[in-house]
Amino acid sequence: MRGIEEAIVAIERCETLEALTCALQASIEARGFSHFAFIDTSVAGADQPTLIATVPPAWEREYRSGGFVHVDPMLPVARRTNTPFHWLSVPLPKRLGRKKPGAIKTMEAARDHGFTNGLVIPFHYLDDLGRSYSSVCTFFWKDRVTQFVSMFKQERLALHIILLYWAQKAVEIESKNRNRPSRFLDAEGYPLRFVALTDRERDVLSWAGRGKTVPDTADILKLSEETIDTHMRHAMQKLGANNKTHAVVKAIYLGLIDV
Amino acid sequence: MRGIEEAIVAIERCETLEALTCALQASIEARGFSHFAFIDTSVAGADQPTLIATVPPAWEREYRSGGFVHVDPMLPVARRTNTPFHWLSVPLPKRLGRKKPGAIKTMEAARDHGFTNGLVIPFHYLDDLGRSYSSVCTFFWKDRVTQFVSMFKQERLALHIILLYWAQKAVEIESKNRNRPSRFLDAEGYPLRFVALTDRERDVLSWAGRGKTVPDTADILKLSEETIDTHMRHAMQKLGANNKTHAVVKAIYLGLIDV
DNA sequence: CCATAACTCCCGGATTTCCGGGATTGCGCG
DNA sequence: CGCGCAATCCCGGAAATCCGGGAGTTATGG
Repeated sequence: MRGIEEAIVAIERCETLEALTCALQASIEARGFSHFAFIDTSVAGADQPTLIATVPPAWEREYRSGGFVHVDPMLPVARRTNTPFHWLSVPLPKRLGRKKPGAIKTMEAARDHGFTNGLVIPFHYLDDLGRSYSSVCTFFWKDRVTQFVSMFKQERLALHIILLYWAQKAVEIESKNRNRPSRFLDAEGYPLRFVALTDRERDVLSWAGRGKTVPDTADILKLSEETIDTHMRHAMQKLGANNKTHAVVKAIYLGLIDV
Repeated sequence: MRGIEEAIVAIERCETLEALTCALQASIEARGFSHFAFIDTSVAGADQPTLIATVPPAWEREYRSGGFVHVDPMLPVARRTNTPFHWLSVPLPKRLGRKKPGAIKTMEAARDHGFTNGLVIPFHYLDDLGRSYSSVCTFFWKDRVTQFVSMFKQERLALHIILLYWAQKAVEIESKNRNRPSRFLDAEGYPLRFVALTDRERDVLSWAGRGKTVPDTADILKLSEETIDTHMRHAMQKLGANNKTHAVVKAIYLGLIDV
């Protein structure tokens, strides 16, 4: 756990992404890692992810051009956890048929570049507009796996806390340059924060989330179909949703309904 | 930075929220704090905020019944920051008219209970659905302010990281209690455990969750509408879903897609 | 007591989904 | 080398949705 304070002070002094990259590289080399790769995974469908890395350019190029950001099995895990984990702890999907899932291709490609395991540190952050960021930083080490695991136990906390401050700084610098989208927008295009749905609107959305159609819900709630339709339209409007599915998804993510 | 490992190991051993509360209390007492208060601030309008605290019951009761969660000046700050801060660093609103702002009332009430300053640790984390939570944990210390500030500098990193693991564990315990996956049934009526979707099926579901129609998705993925339709139908079948909305919701709850 | 908002119900037409059938290609394992 | 499956594409009709209008009733708080 040595050198954390110094590393963080160094990070907070950085003004550019390049300086930041160097600072982190120095920190991780002191801990026996060879490379790192930072990916912003906030927008799951985005084609051009923010990727800051010191991995070999060939690997970075293949990762980008192969569209691995859409199938990398580590990213969904990182989007649902808050603490570090390593590659070997993530079960790969079963091979259904004869075709290789993208997740498996990704891991095989990584192995081809010499990376058999990685320490993944997820990071979640809100900016001053309430926009949600999720990022992941993977640390690579080319040595033996057993050695890796012992290193993981010793250093994951130190790396975790250093990375928290590093990622925050990276996002600050990045957001100064770029206007990034928010995951959920209202009808006017502003980030959705607090939406007040009425009791009935939540009822109707919940039943929709359980797979019920408007006629179904009308029957369940003993109301006319038109009423259900009206509630749904109001809810969609408030949530800035394009359709029923969108409205239900937004309501779930905003914690407005439970299904 | 002493004792972090031990604290985190203790936290990760906890099985209940009560045990978790005790573990955190022990950790902070070792650092000179007397109480803590954890508040989930994700849904600003919620009347019943999640509040886990070891503060005196009288203070907790007054905080709840007084509706302080709606006016507590620390909460908006916590929703926009990612690093620890303390009460004295937050400027209070000026008194405009005759009426005391709720923010001032909150702080006066805290003082009446003996709390003149607090170390506030904001943190943002995701649950197993990928939903974003903003929470705040305030640590109290009854000693002199000068001593408090020096403690703040020494211990904020340690407390920050301990809390992250604490929150992760809290989320895990919560979702285990809800026992979500078994609530979804497959087409034959058996509990859905694991559904294997293909890469394309997941793509199509994800875009549906982002509010895209079949024509939209066809355009995005450069495929024909019929193909999108076919993938969607296969996905609905595998998930035992009644319609698109149902399929997307199930896929989200099963952790199969990211929106 | 009046304004506001929630809740309820109605019409009609355009669009989208749902679902029953298909079909072809390409892949990789046994 | 065939089997099974992912992935692509096609048709047509019934059902549900989306969205533009409305309009009446009930509660509630200032």
